[in-house]
Amino acid sequence: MKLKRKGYLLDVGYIARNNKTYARLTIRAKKIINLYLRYDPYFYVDPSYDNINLNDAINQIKQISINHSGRLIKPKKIEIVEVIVGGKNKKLIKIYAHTPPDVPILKQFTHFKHYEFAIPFSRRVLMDFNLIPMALIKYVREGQNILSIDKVDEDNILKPKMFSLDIETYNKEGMPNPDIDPIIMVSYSIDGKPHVLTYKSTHITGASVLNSEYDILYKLSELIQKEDPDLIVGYNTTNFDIPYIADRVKKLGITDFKLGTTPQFRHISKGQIKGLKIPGRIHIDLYSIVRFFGHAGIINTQNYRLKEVYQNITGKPPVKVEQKDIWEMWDSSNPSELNNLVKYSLSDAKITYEVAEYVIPIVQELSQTTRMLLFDASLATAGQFVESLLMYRAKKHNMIIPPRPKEFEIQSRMSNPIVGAFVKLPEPGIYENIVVLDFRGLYPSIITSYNIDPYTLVLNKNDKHPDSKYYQTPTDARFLKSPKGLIPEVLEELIVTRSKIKKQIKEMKNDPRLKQDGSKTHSDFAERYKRLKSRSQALKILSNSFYGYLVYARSRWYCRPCGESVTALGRKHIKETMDEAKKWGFSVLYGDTDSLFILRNGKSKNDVLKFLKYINDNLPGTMELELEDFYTRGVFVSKKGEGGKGAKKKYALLSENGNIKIRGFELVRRDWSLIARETQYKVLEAILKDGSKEEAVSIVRDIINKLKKRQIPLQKLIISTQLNKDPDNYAVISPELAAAKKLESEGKKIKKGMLIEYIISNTGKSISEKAIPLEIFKSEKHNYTYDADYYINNQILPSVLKILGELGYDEYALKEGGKQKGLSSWM
DNA sequence: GCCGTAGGACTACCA
DNA sequence: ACTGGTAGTCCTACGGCG
Repeated sequence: MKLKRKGYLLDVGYIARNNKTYARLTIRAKKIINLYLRYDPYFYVDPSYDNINLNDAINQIKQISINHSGRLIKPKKIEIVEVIVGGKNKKLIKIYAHTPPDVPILKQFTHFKHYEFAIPFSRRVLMDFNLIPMALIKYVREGQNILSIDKVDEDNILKPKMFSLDIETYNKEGMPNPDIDPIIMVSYSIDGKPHVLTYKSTHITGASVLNSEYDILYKLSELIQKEDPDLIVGYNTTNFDIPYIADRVKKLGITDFKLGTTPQFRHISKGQIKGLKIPGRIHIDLYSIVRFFGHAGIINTQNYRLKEVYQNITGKPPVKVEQKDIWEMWDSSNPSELNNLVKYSLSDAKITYEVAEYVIPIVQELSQTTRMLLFDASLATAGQFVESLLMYRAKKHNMIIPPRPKEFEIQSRMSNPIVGAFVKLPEPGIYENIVVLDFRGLYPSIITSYNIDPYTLVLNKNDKHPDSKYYQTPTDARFLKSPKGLIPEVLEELIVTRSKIKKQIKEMKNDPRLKQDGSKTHSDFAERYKRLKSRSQALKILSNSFYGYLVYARSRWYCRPCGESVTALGRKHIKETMDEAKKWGFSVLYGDTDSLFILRNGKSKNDVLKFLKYINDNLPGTMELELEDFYTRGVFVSKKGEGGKGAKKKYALLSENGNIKIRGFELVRRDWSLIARETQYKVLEAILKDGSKEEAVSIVRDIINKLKKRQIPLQKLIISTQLNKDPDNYAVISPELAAAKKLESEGKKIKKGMLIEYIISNTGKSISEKAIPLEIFKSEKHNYTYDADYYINNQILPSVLKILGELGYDEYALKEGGKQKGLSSWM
């Protein structure tokens, strides 16, 4: 009996039965169901690589029969296929296996050049059936759960139902320990409204009061099964909430507890990145995504705590709840304390949900464009996204996917880095009427405009192509103008799609339907707008990752001459533009990679626009120089030592609309204390906005005095630094490491990637000795005081001295209130 | 052994 | 576990001194 059905694709896996392989598609229909599809895994060999005749090779392969723990492993099917290998048409042998684990075994026994022997199963199935994660699939059912695919509707994408989850535990000391510390609250949200399950009486809206920890966990399992969400999301749920819940469930002997469709879950480890897979649903730990977004420049926070991230994304400060220790609030006889804790827990669930609402659509777009399962996408790196996209597009072109490099190859690539971008040395000083111009998407536009690709690269120096057929780069590499390479083709598509989307966003931006809510049509409109925004961000992440992928040592499409050409062309274009700006009568102040800062020198804004047009008329392909902004004033400082040479990558600008743009200064670095960063900001602001040197100086003097009088709150003295290695792997003991070790001796676990917060105290000789973790510093057991001299001499002064130095002040003048000397006459 | 400093280790930034 | 270019802090080894 044949039945036509449909559902959204959530997950892909496989089962092998009777020596046959079935792809398992987990699908969201009314319920979440598993369906099975016949599929034979395969790989390729190229006998011609070793000058072996195809038929001889086939005869050899046919003989293969390996006894592997009692089972005979043989090729299932052998065929000759015509494919493109390294840009050239070739005949290869395609070898099908009975089950996925047979592939590496068969590979081991075929002594030819191998291809595509280590492509993850789910990726392979997605590519071969042209499936799109979360898209609607129409399928035909042919008997018991076996199907064939009828159609994939790429415009019909599931808006997944999310269940956000967060727990609070009761622990008086150190980290929560599931052996002894109970879960006292479970908070969650399904539609943005937060709820909490607990077992102490409270009347706060959204709280359900049950009898025990057992009951709240039981209720949680029940709720999830009743609500049947597609996604379970949380913040750091992989490492904390879910394993903790599992431990408590076991301890309390709750039977039938499940978050997914079965009680088990699996820890996944992809190199550094760890994930947790809940069968039947998609578990997404927002923390991994947020870390990735931080790296990709989508969000910018001082740390990756949930509340900080929430504020950065939404612009809203999280609800302030008085924060005592959780156990204290729980134990308190004052009911308002417990209510505070409930509010805190509710707020966490709400915040988590909102972060998910922002973050998940972007990951969904990344997942769809790169044909990677949503769960995999939530744990992927930039390199994996680009790789997955290229693999899928290569397949579409009948190209063989290049293999991953071997370890020795990776090492050799890494030990041989390429020359990067050009950064102009600025002359320190305070300037007025600055214009910033930059190349829009410089590297992506170079790749597409010069058709840079491993297989358009002309390897043979004596190649007889006439000059007009290729682009010559400053590194003496040549790239064919046609045909278009895979990388430029895919990249250009991303760029073109994104610019169309940006246009639509612009048109929709001021539409009144975005402001009004309520009616269905309006919310559809808002929904569409939000999706376009997410798509744009996803495409931006992808486009910006292509250059990196070309020169990434583990890349399948690694191409050193390509990478070298991209950066060399970048340097060439920026330098030529700088020279041209000088010819037009502007002075070039600074420039980094793709930007140039010029001084108007009395010329009009219109002159700048004319210059811009002239440059753009002479740029190749899709390259484009853009006006970033006009600035009224800007500060460049000298770098430490080296006789007053300008510091690169450090500047502060005031735009004509009053916005301050600051790069590189200590105030943008999280490893400086807040007091130093605030002071530096105020000083820059005073100079840029008010042009007031006196104000700037008095700000500094004031802070120095307050530090001496110990009037600065501890919160502003915290220095937070990340440990990027495991504590044992360090060669030198830095203050943050020393602080971390002090934490360790108090029983805390120290792991790579942790952010260590510490205060410089008066106890000890070296700065490392003086570095006391915040937690320990605060505790009443000790009697620590902060080292005012350190904060004055090593935090405040270094951060403001270079700036005030441009006004003629020196250290003595600031500390003792002496007179300034050699005041420059810019005001 | 003490002192001052060059160079290395390290982090976080810019693009 | 996408790249290279850069500033800056703190540590440590080293050389000079005696």
